[in-house]
Amino acid sequence: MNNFSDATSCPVRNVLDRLSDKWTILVILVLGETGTMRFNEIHKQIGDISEKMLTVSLRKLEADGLISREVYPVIPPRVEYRLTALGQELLPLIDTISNWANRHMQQILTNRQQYNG
Amino acid sequence: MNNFSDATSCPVRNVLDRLSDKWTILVILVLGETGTMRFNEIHKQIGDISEKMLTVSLRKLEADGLISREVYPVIPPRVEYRLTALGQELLPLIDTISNWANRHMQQILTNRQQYNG
DNA sequence: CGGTATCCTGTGCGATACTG
DNA sequence: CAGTATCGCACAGGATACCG
Repeated sequence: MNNFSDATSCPVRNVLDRLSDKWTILVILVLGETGTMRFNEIHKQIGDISEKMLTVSLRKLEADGLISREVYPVIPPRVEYRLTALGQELLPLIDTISNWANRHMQQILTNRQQYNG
Repeated sequence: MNNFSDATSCPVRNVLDRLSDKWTILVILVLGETGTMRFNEIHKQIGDISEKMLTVSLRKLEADGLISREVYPVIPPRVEYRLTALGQELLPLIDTISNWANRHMQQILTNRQQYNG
């Protein structure tokens, strides 16, 4: 039996708190699909994320060791992001949830509408 | 290849937007571990969630059809929550992420510390 | 190209009080 | 017991401008 009540020591909460924002999981999915990507590729792929939030998301993922960030000292600058081994390990789990979402969205939307009248 | 760029039509975003708040996934996990639970049981199990946010989270999960809410017309009131079939189907996926979190938290915390100096 | 720096706003969330 | 109602605020996140 788990104990979720202490936010700082509970692993699940420690990790989920980090994944539970508007963009992080999406960034992992995109990087997982395409492999190595540059900043603006990710940006285009997600579409409505602001540059600021993409930067913030990437930096947090880098800090946690889920993605790597390689800077090529050329002009114009070239920066490549990719999943690390740790990130690769997380990817299939997120992918599974993504598939579940695809399978059940219609049902969930119907439920939601009915509930809200 | 997925297209994540339209928030309203993309299944992944539709579903993830709903799961990506501070408490929802935790509520699913707790209900998954213990089965049928009353309001205050969930509240105690999570500890630092406010009654307001627990109510909000439960209502959203109910709206999406992931949990059911059964009210017994007795005094004092008795309300039981449990995962629906749809919720049960999502549970193992979240469980897997929870396990991943348990396995890798220490590494992630170390990464984070090193990154932030 | 790949970002910062600033400013600003909506809202997620907590705290507290009250209720059938 | 299982909630609502209300208030207030920190902060996530958007918009815009600027930069090496």
